[in-house]
Amino acid sequence: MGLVGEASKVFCGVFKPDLVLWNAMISGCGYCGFGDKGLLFFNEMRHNGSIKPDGYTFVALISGLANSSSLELGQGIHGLCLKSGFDCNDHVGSSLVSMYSRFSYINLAYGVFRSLCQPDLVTWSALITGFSQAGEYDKALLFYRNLNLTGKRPDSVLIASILVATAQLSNVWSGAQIHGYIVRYGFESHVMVSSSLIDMYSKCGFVGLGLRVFENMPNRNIVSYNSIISGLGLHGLASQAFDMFTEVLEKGLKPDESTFSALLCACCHAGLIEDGREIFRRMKEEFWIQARTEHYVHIVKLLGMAGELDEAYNFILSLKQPVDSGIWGALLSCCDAHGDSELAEIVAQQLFDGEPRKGCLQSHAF
DNA sequence: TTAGGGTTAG
Repeated sequence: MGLVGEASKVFCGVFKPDLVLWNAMISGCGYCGFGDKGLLFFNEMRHNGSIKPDGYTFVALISGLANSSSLELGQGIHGLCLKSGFDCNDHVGSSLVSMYSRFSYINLAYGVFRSLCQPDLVTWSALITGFSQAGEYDKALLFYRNLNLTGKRPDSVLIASILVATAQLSNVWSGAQIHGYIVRYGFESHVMVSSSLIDMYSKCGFVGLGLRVFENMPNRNIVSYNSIISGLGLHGLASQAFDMFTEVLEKGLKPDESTFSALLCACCHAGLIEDGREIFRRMKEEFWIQARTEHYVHIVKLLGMAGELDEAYNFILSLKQPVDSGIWGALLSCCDAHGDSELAEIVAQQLFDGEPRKGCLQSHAF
């Protein structure tokens, strides 16, 4: 239930916790996003007595490591797995594959994968998703085909994940083949699968097909709505995107950060400055959602692309927080588009004062 | 009684 503080109070009241209790505690920490706390419990367990960690313990530790953890820490835990002989365990293996993927060390992930005698569907998924997250979409598709050759049947989690790769490649041919598989094996009723399918069709330029998938869904959640709103917006169909937003509210669903990102993006593509301002205001005041970098980027682009460069500049200066370089980058693109080299110089200076994002400046001509 | 992979935000 996310009450890790309460859980640890109960745990600390137990006289001699057994291995299962230690594992439950460590896993609970990771589940709630406190992987570092889990590590403290793990160290306590090792120094406290005679209890030895097992596969559950390592899975809990590894899956609890956040993106922000260091690779060295992950490798240290991997080393302990090897020493304890749990590296061949399927669950431990797939969490290691996934961990290295999250750190963007896909070669290390592949190394672990190859060391396993009989990788199961989940381990294959971890690897395929890893390639996709590393931007190696072709490899993700290649390994997806290899998996199919082994006779294993992709499940809903893997399908949702592989559709991301086909979407990024704009490979509607593969996407449609996977759609066929979805229909044959009855995965259409899975919200996650259909939401991913909508996104794939939209990103491949077929928002009409995405809409058809959306309309045929028996159940929809906020992610499904976000997918279709974003797809409509990308194709310049802002008014339909806003109609969908109305439907979200009528259905009693709770819009989230992504919903507003998608709506703001729709405004950008359609050049709707006033609607953009209004939805940005409602996001904060009516729905109590704090604006994030991507929201600011959209507002800056909205103003900037309409030629309101000074207003966009003042908008950024008015932010009462450290400004992400992506926001300055957005304004820089707009300066480029409007040939305002004077403001571009000032913006570039601001970028250098902060930490310019890698590759951000190379794409702009002064 | 404790475990692994996951969809939307261009």
